Amino acid sequence: MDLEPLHTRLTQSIGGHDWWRADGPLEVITGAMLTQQTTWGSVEVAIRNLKERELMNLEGLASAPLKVLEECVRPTGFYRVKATRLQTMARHILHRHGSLSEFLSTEGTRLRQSLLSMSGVGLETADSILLYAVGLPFLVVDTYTRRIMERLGMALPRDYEEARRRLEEALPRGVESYREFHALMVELGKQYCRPRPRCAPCPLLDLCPHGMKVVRGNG
DNA sequence: CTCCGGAACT
DNA sequence: AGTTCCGGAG
Repeated sequence: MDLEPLHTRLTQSIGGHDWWRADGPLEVITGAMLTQQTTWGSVEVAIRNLKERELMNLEGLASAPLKVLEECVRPTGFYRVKATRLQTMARHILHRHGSLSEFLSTEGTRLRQSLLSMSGVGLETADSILLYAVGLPFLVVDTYTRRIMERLGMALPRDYEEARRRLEEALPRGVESYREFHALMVELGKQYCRPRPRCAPCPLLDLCPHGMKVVRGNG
Protein backbone atom coordinates (compact mmCIF):
# COMPACT_ATOMS: atom_id res chain seq x y z
CA MET A 1 0.00 0.00 0.00
CA ASP A 2 1.52 3.31 -1.12
CA LEU A 3 0.36 6.31 0.86
CA GLU A 4 3.02 8.65 -0.45
CA PRO A 5 0.97 10.50 -3.14
CA LEU A 6 -1.93 10.82 -0.75
CA HIS A 7 0.20 12.08 2.09
CA THR A 8 2.07 14.58 -0.04
CA ARG A 9 -1.09 16.01 -1.54
CA LEU A 10 -2.84 16.34 1.79
CA THR A 11 0.14 17.99 3.45
CA GLN A 12 0.22 20.58 0.67
CA SER A 13 -3.52 21.26 0.59
CA ILE A 14 -4.81 20.84 4.13
CA GLY A 15 -1.94 20.42 6.53
CA GLY A 16 -2.52 18.86 9.93
CA HIS A 17 -0.54 21.06 12.25
CA ASP A 18 -1.33 21.85 15.89
CA TRP A 19 -4.04 19.30 16.15
CA TRP A 20 -5.65 18.19 19.40
CA ARG A 21 -4.44 20.98 21.61
CA ALA A 22 -5.19 20.09 25.21
CA ASP A 23 -4.22 21.26 28.64
CA GLY A 24 -2.50 18.07 29.79
CA PRO A 25 -2.93 14.30 29.37
CA LEU A 26 -6.07 14.01 31.49
CA GLU A 27 -7.80 16.48 29.25
CA VAL A 28 -6.87 14.35 26.23
CA ILE A 29 -8.22 11.22 27.91
CA THR A 30 -11.42 13.02 28.85
CA GLY A 31 -11.80 14.43 25.36
CA ALA A 32 -11.21 11.04 23.77
CA MET A 33 -13.97 9.47 25.84
CA LEU A 34 -16.43 12.32 25.41
CA THR A 35 -15.99 12.78 21.69
CA GLN A 36 -17.47 9.42 20.80
CA GLN A 37 -20.50 9.88 18.57
CA THR A 38 -20.51 13.66 18.84
CA THR A 39 -18.81 16.81 17.53
CA TRP A 40 -15.61 18.24 18.95
CA GLY A 41 -17.32 21.57 19.63
CA SER A 42 -19.61 19.88 22.13
CA VAL A 43 -16.62 18.29 23.81
CA GLU A 44 -14.92 21.66 24.23
CA VAL A 45 -18.00 22.96 26.01
CA ALA A 46 -18.05 19.93 28.29
CA ILE A 47 -14.37 20.26 29.16
CA ARG A 48 -14.88 23.95 29.89
CA ASN A 49 -17.76 23.02 32.20
CA LEU A 50 -15.57 20.53 34.04
CA LYS A 51 -12.80 23.09 34.42
CA GLU A 52 -15.16 25.75 35.74
CA ARG A 53 -16.19 23.37 38.50
CA GLU A 54 -12.57 22.42 39.06
CA LEU A 55 -13.29 18.82 38.16
CA MET A 56 -10.65 18.47 35.46
CA ASN A 57 -8.51 16.31 37.73
CA LEU A 58 -8.65 12.67 38.84
CA GLU A 59 -9.74 13.35 42.40
CA GLY A 60 -12.53 15.63 41.26
CA LEU A 61 -13.82 13.25 38.61
CA ALA A 62 -13.59 10.32 41.01
CA SER A 63 -15.53 11.95 43.83
CA ALA A 64 -17.96 14.35 42.15
CA PRO A 65 -21.67 13.52 42.36
CA LEU A 66 -22.69 11.79 39.15
CA LYS A 67 -25.40 14.37 38.69
CA VAL A 68 -22.81 17.15 38.50
CA LEU A 69 -20.72 15.27 35.97
CA GLU A 70 -23.85 14.69 33.91
CA GLU A 71 -24.57 18.41 33.82
CA CYS A 72 -21.05 19.11 32.62
CA VAL A 73 -20.98 16.55 29.82
CA ARG A 74 -24.59 16.97 28.73
CA PRO A 75 -23.83 18.75 25.44
CA THR A 76 -21.86 15.74 24.19
CA GLY A 77 -24.92 13.50 24.16
CA PHE A 78 -25.31 10.13 25.89
CA TYR A 79 -24.44 12.14 28.96
CA ARG A 80 -25.43 9.54 31.55
CA VAL A 81 -23.21 6.86 30.13
CA LYS A 82 -20.40 9.29 29.56
CA ALA A 83 -20.54 10.74 33.07
CA THR A 84 -20.38 7.27 34.55
CA ARG A 85 -17.51 6.31 32.28
CA LEU A 86 -15.50 9.40 33.20
CA GLN A 87 -15.89 8.65 36.88
CA THR A 88 -15.02 4.99 36.39
CA MET A 89 -11.93 5.98 34.41
CA ALA A 90 -10.72 8.33 37.15
CA ARG A 91 -11.27 5.73 39.87
CA HIS A 92 -9.58 3.06 37.79
CA ILE A 93 -6.45 5.17 37.35
CA LEU A 94 -6.33 6.15 41.02
CA HIS A 95 -7.04 2.70 42.42
CA ARG A 96 -5.13 0.52 39.95
CA HIS A 97 -2.19 2.81 39.18
CA GLY A 98 -2.00 5.18 42.17
CA SER A 99 -1.63 8.41 40.21
CA LEU A 100 -1.83 9.90 36.74
CA SER A 101 1.93 10.01 36.29
CA GLU A 102 2.31 6.34 37.29
CA PHE A 103 -0.48 5.48 34.90
CA LEU A 104 1.19 7.37 32.06
CA SER A 105 4.59 5.79 32.68
CA THR A 106 3.22 2.25 32.49
CA GLU A 107 4.81 0.13 29.75
CA GLY A 108 2.99 0.43 26.41
CA THR A 109 1.38 -2.98 26.04
CA ARG A 110 0.24 -3.12 29.66
CA LEU A 111 -1.00 0.45 29.44
CA ARG A 112 -3.07 -0.42 26.38
CA GLN A 113 -4.59 -3.40 28.20
CA SER A 114 -5.41 -1.23 31.18
CA LEU A 115 -7.13 1.30 28.92
CA LEU A 116 -9.10 -1.41 27.12
CA SER A 117 -10.35 -2.76 30.44
CA MET A 118 -12.11 0.54 31.11
CA SER A 119 -15.74 0.85 30.17
CA GLY A 120 -16.07 3.29 27.31
CA VAL A 121 -12.57 2.71 25.97
CA GLY A 122 -12.42 0.55 22.88
CA LEU A 123 -9.55 0.01 20.47
CA GLU A 124 -9.80 3.37 18.74
CA THR A 125 -10.15 5.42 21.92
CA ALA A 126 -7.30 3.50 23.55
CA ASP A 127 -5.01 4.27 20.64
CA SER A 128 -5.99 7.93 20.53
CA ILE A 129 -5.09 8.18 24.21
CA LEU A 130 -1.80 6.36 23.67
CA LEU A 131 -0.91 8.57 20.70
CA TYR A 132 -2.05 11.98 21.95
CA ALA A 133 -1.95 11.77 25.75
CA VAL A 134 0.92 9.36 26.39
CA GLY A 135 2.98 9.92 23.24
CA LEU A 136 3.36 6.31 22.09
CA PRO A 137 3.37 5.30 18.40
CA PHE A 138 -0.07 3.70 17.99
CA LEU A 139 -1.91 4.78 14.84
CA VAL A 140 -5.57 5.65 15.31
CA VAL A 141 -7.89 4.01 12.78
CA ASP A 142 -11.18 5.89 12.87
CA THR A 143 -14.28 6.00 10.69
CA TYR A 144 -12.86 8.89 8.65
CA THR A 145 -9.75 6.90 7.81
CA ARG A 146 -11.78 3.83 6.84
CA ARG A 147 -14.17 5.82 4.68
CA ILE A 148 -11.39 7.69 2.89
CA MET A 149 -9.30 4.60 2.27
CA GLU A 150 -12.30 2.73 0.96
CA ARG A 151 -13.19 5.48 -1.52
CA LEU A 152 -9.57 5.64 -2.62
CA GLY A 153 -9.81 1.98 -3.52
CA MET A 154 -7.61 0.89 -0.63
CA ALA A 155 -10.26 -0.47 1.74
CA LEU A 156 -8.88 -1.51 5.10
CA PRO A 157 -9.53 -4.88 6.76
CA ARG A 158 -12.55 -4.91 9.05
CA ASP A 159 -10.40 -6.19 11.87
CA TYR A 160 -9.09 -3.13 13.71
CA GLU A 161 -5.68 -4.51 14.63
CA GLU A 162 -5.14 -5.73 11.09
CA ALA A 163 -6.11 -2.32 9.69
CA ARG A 164 -3.80 -0.54 12.11
CA ARG A 165 -0.89 -2.81 11.21
CA ARG A 166 -1.44 -2.20 7.50
CA LEU A 167 -1.36 1.57 7.90
CA GLU A 168 1.50 1.63 10.38
CA GLU A 169 3.59 -0.42 7.95
CA ALA A 170 2.82 2.02 5.14
CA LEU A 171 3.83 5.09 7.15
CA PRO A 172 7.10 6.28 8.61
CA ARG A 173 7.08 4.87 12.13
CA GLY A 174 6.75 7.38 14.95
CA VAL A 175 4.44 9.52 17.02
CA GLU A 176 4.75 12.64 14.86
CA SER A 177 4.10 10.69 11.67
CA TYR A 178 1.04 8.92 13.07
CA ARG A 179 -0.37 12.13 14.56
CA GLU A 180 -0.02 13.98 11.31
CA PHE A 181 -1.58 11.23 9.22
CA HIS A 182 -4.53 10.94 11.57
CA ALA A 183 -5.01 14.70 11.60
CA LEU A 184 -4.99 14.77 7.80
CA MET A 185 -7.62 12.00 7.65
CA VAL A 186 -9.87 13.84 10.07
CA GLU A 187 -9.59 17.15 8.24
CA LEU A 188 -10.23 15.57 4.85
CA GLY A 189 -13.07 13.54 6.30
CA LYS A 190 -14.73 16.57 7.85
CA GLN A 191 -14.26 18.96 4.96
CA TYR A 192 -14.66 16.80 1.85
CA CYS A 193 -14.87 13.06 2.32
CA ARG A 194 -18.08 13.22 4.31
CA PRO A 195 -20.77 10.51 4.33
CA ARG A 196 -22.18 12.47 1.41
CA PRO A 197 -18.91 13.43 -0.22
CA ARG A 198 -18.02 16.85 -1.63
CA CYS A 199 -15.84 15.55 -4.41
CA ALA A 200 -15.59 18.55 -6.72
CA PRO A 201 -13.36 20.67 -4.43
CA CYS A 202 -11.56 17.68 -2.88
CA PRO A 203 -7.75 17.93 -3.09
CA LEU A 204 -7.57 14.18 -3.78
CA LEU A 205 -10.05 14.26 -6.66
CA ASP A 206 -7.62 13.11 -9.34
CA LEU A 207 -6.23 10.35 -7.10
CA CYS A 208 -9.62 8.94 -6.24
CA PRO A 209 -11.70 6.47 -8.29
CA HIS A 210 -14.80 7.44 -6.34
CA GLY A 211 -14.30 11.15 -6.97
CA MET A 212 -13.61 10.69 -10.68
CA LYS A 213 -16.78 8.66 -10.99
CA VAL A 214 -18.83 11.39 -9.31
CA VAL A 215 -17.38 14.10 -11.54
CA ARG A 216 -18.13 12.13 -14.69
CA GLY A 217 -21.65 11.54 -13.41
CA ASN A 218 -22.22 15.25 -12.88
CA GLY A 219 -20.83 16.07 -16.30
C1' DC B 1 -40.90 20.04 12.99
C1' DT B 2 -38.19 15.90 11.38
C1' DC B 3 -33.89 14.12 9.94
C1' DC B 4 -29.19 13.28 10.14
C1' DG B 5 -24.42 13.36 11.33
C1' DG B 6 -21.27 13.18 15.02
C1' DA B 7 -12.67 12.39 17.15
C1' DA B 8 -17.62 4.82 18.90
C1' DC B 9 -18.51 1.34 22.63
C1' DT B 10 -20.98 -2.58 24.69
C1' DA C 1 -28.96 -3.28 17.98
C1' DG C 2 -29.09 0.20 21.71
C1' DT C 3 -26.74 4.10 24.02
C1' DT C 4 -32.91 6.44 28.89
C1' DC C 5 -28.55 11.74 22.74
C1' DC C 6 -27.50 16.61 21.32
C1' DG C 7 -27.34 20.32 17.90
C1' DG C 8 -27.52 21.99 13.25
C1' DA C 9 -29.53 21.58 8.73
C1' DG C 10 -33.50 21.29 5.97
